[in-house]
Amino acid sequence: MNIGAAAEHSGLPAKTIRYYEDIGLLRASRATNGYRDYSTDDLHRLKFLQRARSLGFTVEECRQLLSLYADKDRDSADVKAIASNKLDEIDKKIAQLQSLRAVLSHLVANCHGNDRPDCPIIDDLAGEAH
Amino acid sequence: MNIGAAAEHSGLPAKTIRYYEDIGLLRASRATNGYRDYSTDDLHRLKFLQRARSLGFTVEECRQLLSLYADKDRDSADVKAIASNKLDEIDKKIAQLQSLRAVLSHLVANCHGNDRPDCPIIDDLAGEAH
DNA sequence: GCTTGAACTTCCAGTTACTAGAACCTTTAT
DNA sequence: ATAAAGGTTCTAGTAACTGGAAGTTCAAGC
Repeated sequence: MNIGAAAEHSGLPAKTIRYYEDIGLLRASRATNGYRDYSTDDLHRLKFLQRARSLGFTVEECRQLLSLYADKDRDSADVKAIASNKLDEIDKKIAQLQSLRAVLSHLVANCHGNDRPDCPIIDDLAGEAH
Repeated sequence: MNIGAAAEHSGLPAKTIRYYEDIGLLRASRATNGYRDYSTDDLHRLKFLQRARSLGFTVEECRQLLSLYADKDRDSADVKAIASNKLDEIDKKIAQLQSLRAVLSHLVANCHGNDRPDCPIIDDLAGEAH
């Protein structure tokens, strides 16, 4: 299967698939014409990558997950550790964004948003506490 | 004032200040020895940048905000527009992360995390719906 | 006056995960 | 035969820094 079809089936752009090959995430065999040729197993790996990435795992984490995926004797604890870590990171990120949101929404709510120059948002950025 | 002191007062690393100069966010005058020399106004701008960045504004947004900061005849509506936009982005990001979090925490909760190989996290990534 | 170390200078490379585009080759359809 | 579609490689650009190298300049101590 050519890269275009593999892209379609996996939901990853062809460019991205080539990139993943570049960084050694997976290698496809080549047909006689030099085109990449994807097997059913390759397709599974591509879909696996697509799902893992969309869940927020980094490419390096995907590399680990792929190798755990390939290892039929893995400990589920190893997988869980990676996922739990990611969960913690997501929680931290959410908390951070929520605190940003609170500050920013307070500022926005207090700005008249008219054609006059006085603006509590600018004042706050300038360090002029009200 | 030298860049080291400016860094200390603004809370921005010296490297970052030089970078901001590189991309034209602000320019400092030079002393006779070639060292950058920061005025009180420069310091205000640096602190302004530090606050705006920590609120999640991109460098390009900071550029706009800085120019509105400098413009005493600005319309507060222009500032509010940028901030409201950012608020929307933050909201979208939070929603996205929360939905990720839901999926991931479900997977983590269902994985035994022991020394056995069966793992619902891997199964899900592999597309094997339970 | 000399030396040492900190702080300054510039410039280049690396980070993350792609994405755009150029130049070229192969396949498929008309 | 030719044109469009899809494949190939390679380079460079994105965001916002950060690290490090190689080379001044300054301040302090002897």
